[in-house]
Amino acid sequence: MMEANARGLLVIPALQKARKDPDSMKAKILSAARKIFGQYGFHGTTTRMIASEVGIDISTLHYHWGDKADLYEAVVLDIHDDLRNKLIEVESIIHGRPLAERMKIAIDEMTDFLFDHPEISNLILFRYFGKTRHKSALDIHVPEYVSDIARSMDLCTDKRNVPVSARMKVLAIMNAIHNFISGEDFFRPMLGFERDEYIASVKEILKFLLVPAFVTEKLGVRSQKDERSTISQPPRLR
Amino acid sequence: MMEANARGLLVIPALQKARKDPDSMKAKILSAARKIFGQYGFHGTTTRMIASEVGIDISTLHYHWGDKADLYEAVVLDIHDDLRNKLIEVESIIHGRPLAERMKIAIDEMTDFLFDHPEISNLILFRYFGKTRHKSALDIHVPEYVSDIARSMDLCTDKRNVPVSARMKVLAIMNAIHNFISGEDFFRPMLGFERDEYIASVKEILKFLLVPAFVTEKLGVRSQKDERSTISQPPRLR
DNA sequence: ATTTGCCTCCATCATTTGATGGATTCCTAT
DNA sequence: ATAGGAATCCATCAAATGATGGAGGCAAAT
Repeated sequence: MMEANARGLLVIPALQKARKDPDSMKAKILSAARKIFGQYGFHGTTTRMIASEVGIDISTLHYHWGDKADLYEAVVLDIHDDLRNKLIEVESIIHGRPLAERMKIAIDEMTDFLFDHPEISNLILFRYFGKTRHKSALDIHVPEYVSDIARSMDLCTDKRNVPVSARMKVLAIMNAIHNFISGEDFFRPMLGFERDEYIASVKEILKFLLVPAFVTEKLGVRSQKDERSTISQPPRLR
Repeated sequence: MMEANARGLLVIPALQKARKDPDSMKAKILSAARKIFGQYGFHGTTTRMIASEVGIDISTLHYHWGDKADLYEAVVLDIHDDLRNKLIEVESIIHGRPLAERMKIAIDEMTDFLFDHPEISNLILFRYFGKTRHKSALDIHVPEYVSDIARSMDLCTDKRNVPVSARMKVLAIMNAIHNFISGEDFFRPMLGFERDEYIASVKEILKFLLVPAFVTEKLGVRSQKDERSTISQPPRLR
């Protein structure tokens, strides 16, 4: 069910077809699967839920996507593709601008994008924080695009060797965004916000929280007590 | 299965007993349930997995805790109790100190505590980001202790009326910590860290990221473009 | 020794769930 | 018109899963 293309990236043939024709049954099922898996996670989702969301029989689902785990892997691959494309787009927008501006634009762009596709945040967090009972052959190369972001944020002098501290910073930033997207159903009622107010507040809080750390670091404005602002070199880098 | 005590807090009789005698079968089951539910989530966990972890029959589990959803609610209540107690302890430690110091101590304390009890972070994130297919009568009062933290961090002038922006900041901070705890299995191999190195790095990154925002805000060091550092008043507060 | 109450396990159920075979329908090329 | 293939659904299965009844065991009280 899974192959590797010329660039060594994982490829699922059925996924290619679904992306080529968004009206195809494959694409409809994939879209429904993204939604339901994103809401309930792998074990919380039944193939019947997905089939019923599309309005088809489960056997049709299996016909197009194989078994449940295959479909789930296709979904994960699919959302990572979307995310990677968006990151590339954002990178091209912010390229060359000063750091604070770069961060603010990136936060606005990524927040809007993810609020439009909340299942991306949901599924990524599910993968980070939960275990599944089946072993997945899937190994999305998170480290790689985390390093890419670190480079584009100018967090590292040596472009080929992104320090661990920089990658951790990127993880923290990405997670902070995902949290507010994924947690909307929980946080928004708790805060008494309407949706658009919530989105605006998320952007503001993220900027409030994330920008100062990097900007003051760059300016060297930190207080004397904070001299250890970067982490000592990691024992090994892979 | 659930009652309310004199202070209006939810109470499960069986949970009281389990806490009173940590060697009891009730306590053993609760502990195993925390672990397994924390790893696999509600739907990813089977009662047989928990029973087998304890080394007992599933009927014994049901005898002590009722059905699966009851046990899950007891677990959620239990970890929230632990978390609340720790927060109270931390509050008493940092009381009266300057802001930056308060934050650093709180981050160190909470990080150590949660790395010792990762299922707390796991379960809290599961509740924030995932849906279950059963309706829960459980309504842990997250807003309340979020407001408590905001007060103890001195994020609000009016102690009775914690602004929404302050509560969002607290959410962002708490989530940032939980993320690195829950995501250890995913992030640590990716970064090539040993466990103790990872923990140390998490603390450093959290301080790097979180402290400057609040300290520079307090000092009024922010650049002119950032005058809107607080969010407009919420439409309604509950 | 017997009773009593608590605890545990074995055997068993009913339902849910992932999965498939095979019949049927629909479309297209000939 | 029809042969062939693709797509869909119905019926059904086997395994997993949540749940329970009842027998047995054990310790303390009588």
